Amino acid sequence: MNIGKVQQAAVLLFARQGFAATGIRELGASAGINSATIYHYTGSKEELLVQVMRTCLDEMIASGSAALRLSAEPTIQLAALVSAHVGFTAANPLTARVAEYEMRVLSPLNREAMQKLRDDYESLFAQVVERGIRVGDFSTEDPTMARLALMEMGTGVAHWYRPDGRLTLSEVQHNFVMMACKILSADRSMLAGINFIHPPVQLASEPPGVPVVSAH
Amino acid sequence: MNIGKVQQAAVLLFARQGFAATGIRELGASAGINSATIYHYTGSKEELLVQVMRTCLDEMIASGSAALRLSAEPTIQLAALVSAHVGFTAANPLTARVAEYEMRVLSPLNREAMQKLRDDYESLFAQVVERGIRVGDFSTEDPTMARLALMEMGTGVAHWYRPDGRLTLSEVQHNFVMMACKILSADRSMLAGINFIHPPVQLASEPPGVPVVSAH
Amino acid sequence: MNIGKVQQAAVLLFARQGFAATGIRELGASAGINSATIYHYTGSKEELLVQVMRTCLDEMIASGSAALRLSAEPTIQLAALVSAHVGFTAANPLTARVAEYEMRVLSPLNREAMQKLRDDYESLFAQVVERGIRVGDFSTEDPTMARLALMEMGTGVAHWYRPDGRLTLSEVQHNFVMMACKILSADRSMLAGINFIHPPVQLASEPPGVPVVSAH
Amino acid sequence: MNIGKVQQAAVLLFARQGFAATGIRELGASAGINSATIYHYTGSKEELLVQVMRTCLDEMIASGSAALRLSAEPTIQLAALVSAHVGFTAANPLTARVAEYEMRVLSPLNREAMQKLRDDYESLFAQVVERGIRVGDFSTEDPTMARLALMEMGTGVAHWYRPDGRLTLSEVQHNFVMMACKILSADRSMLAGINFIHPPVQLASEPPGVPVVSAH
DNA sequence: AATGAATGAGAATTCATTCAT
DNA sequence: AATGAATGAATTCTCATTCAT
Repeated sequence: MNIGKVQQAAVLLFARQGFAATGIRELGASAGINSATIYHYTGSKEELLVQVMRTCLDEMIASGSAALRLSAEPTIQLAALVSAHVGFTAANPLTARVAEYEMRVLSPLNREAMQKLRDDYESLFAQVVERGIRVGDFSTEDPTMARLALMEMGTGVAHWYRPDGRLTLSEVQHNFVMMACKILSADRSMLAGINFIHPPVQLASEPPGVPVVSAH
Repeated sequence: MNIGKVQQAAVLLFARQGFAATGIRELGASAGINSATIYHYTGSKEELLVQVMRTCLDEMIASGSAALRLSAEPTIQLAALVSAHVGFTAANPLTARVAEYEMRVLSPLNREAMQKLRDDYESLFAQVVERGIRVGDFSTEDPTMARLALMEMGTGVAHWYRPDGRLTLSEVQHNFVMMACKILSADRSMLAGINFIHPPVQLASEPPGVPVVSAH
Repeated sequence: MNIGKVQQAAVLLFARQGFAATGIRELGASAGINSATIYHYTGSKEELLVQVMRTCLDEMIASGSAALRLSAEPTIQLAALVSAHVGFTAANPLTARVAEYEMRVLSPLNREAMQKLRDDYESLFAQVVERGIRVGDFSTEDPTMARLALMEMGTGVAHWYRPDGRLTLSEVQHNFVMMACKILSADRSMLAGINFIHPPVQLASEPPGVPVVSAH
Repeated sequence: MNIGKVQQAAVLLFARQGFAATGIRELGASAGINSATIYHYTGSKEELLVQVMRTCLDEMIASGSAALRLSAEPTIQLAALVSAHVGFTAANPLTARVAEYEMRVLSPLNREAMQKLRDDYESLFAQVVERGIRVGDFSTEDPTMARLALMEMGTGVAHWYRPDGRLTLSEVQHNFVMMACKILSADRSMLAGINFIHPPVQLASEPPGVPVVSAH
């Protein structure tokens, strides 16, 4: 028995029903262990959630930062960042959703810490957009809105992407990069020949198999 | 005492903490009445949520359908629909968020009914995108993804729009319409002189004043 | 609207589900009035029960006492008393059952008063049995047990007697008188030509129509 | 901690106040445990009642059936059955009372099942009476009424029998058998030398000590 | 490492009752 | 006379958590 199994069960149920609506007994049952045993792996239900969220956000920041280091060109950075974001979200749809939706149930201290991580992650997008505009590679009526739209759009992938769906992950990533470029009026030809797509990490907390709700 | 007050309290708390994490006592206290009195206005906590969601989705469908009736031109329809979507979301951020997030806590029967309404609403976007592509007004690598991105983007407005913020609602709506056109490579000049922006309805369930979380 | 209707509704529901399991709203609905209106007729749910019980026990004592006054002969007294008991129980099965079963839910003061009435009623049987034995008309191994058996037996009529059943009330009364005589080894020939059967009173609290449970 | 203790507390309180008037907290307090712990032993308040009733009725059927197997003589069967009935009722007055009184609070499914058991038990009496009459050993004006009177009478023992009372259990059983024979005009001499009295089973659910209400 | 038993706190909901209309 | 609105107290049951084994 390892903590990954418990985390997977937790993520599955938290994504499906929400943290508050998921009982610790239900969680144990889903992981195949007694509910009391969960307390050998974690201090409390909230701490279990925090661990999952922290790992998720840490990885998002790491892969996002890595994307930015690929090049100094804003357009290539944008492509790599959007691609990493979409890739991660598609590879870890349930964990990503839980990390987004369940922020609100945390106690103030934990929420503050997690929100800080998310803000750090979002600032990666803000940096790229801002520099791209500054150097004249991007153009938009409102940089803030463009950034928010970009992120929201990519996050939405968690709601519908299926590994066995109509499109491969690479195709999805590619399309999103194209849309991002359109929104920011970036010159897509700059991406020719550049491999900005990197395979996403699969978190230990991400349950295998089909997601929570039916596809669109 | 009227049900609007209860609904506003419910939406505020459901948006802030989630349905499952909100107690009926807390709800009563927030509405200024005894928790037992809530049961004069509604049959159960879930029914209260369903009423709010149904009103919200009904209005979304109504205003979306009205937008489509404004013109036969796909580009104008797109603009009107996106504008209505963003407007409604900005005018009713908490109610809209609750209607989206809390679908999962519903019992099967209610969830089915609410999901049907949401699907109806989403199909409005699908119709416009599909027809715009068919007649050659829009161009995209993947219509489905484009539609999902469009919607997700607009819904995100609920997370950050403030009536007293940097931008007026009209500006926000305008910018989103522009981004939508970019994503679909629609000819924005077709919108010149067309007033596709209509003032959104304010639902009785939408609590007045500032939203749940701090701005980005 | 009169109190009889409320009492009938109360007796019907109390007999069917018990006093504690019957709500005041349910009671109002069954009587066709608002639950608050019940408080125009009675001070509380318990008081409503007490009124019904008191009327019932008063009438039992009255008809039992009248039976004893019919004759000075123990055997005739026994016949009249058993006949009155069975007759009353058959005519008011639900009220009689409520008066018996629901004694325990009363608050101490009311219970004491009602128990006193029931004791008074039971003492009528004790008197007859004791005198019959003293003067040599009755014979039994244990007078107390015989008396208890007599009463219990007759009370059981409430469980199965139906006005439209196989036997007329007179026949039932007659048969019970015969069984009583057998138990006490009384000389049944003494009853020849004596009309010891009197028509029972129908209480206002007794609901019309068929009783609570199906017949045996 | 064992379930017997909980059952005893339940039977005591159910008999004293009724099922509906007994709270789960009160029940826990009476058993010396937290109310939540009760749900370790049983699924619900009703299930607790059902378990008690089923055990009681099963044992009644078992001991009644055993009584009938003692002999082929209707008179001896009657004596054994009445003796078993009275013995069981005297040994388990509270459980027997609860099994009888609280049938009505059960949900339809459970009530049906329990009523079936009671009907099975009552049919034992019907069989004996009917056969006794058919072979000419018994005589009565109405077999059905005689049977009902017999049972009702014996059940009444629960209301007054005390182990430390004026009469031993054997004496009570003997007297009831005599009364039963009188009612059915059975030849009591057939019982001479036959030991039709067997010691009753004491159920785990029967609380020790003095019963609910004061003696007559 | 794992669990069954146990519990105090809290959940949603219903209760009998009051009162202004 | 009758009622809809309102409520404090109580209901059954579930909760996350602890602990001895």
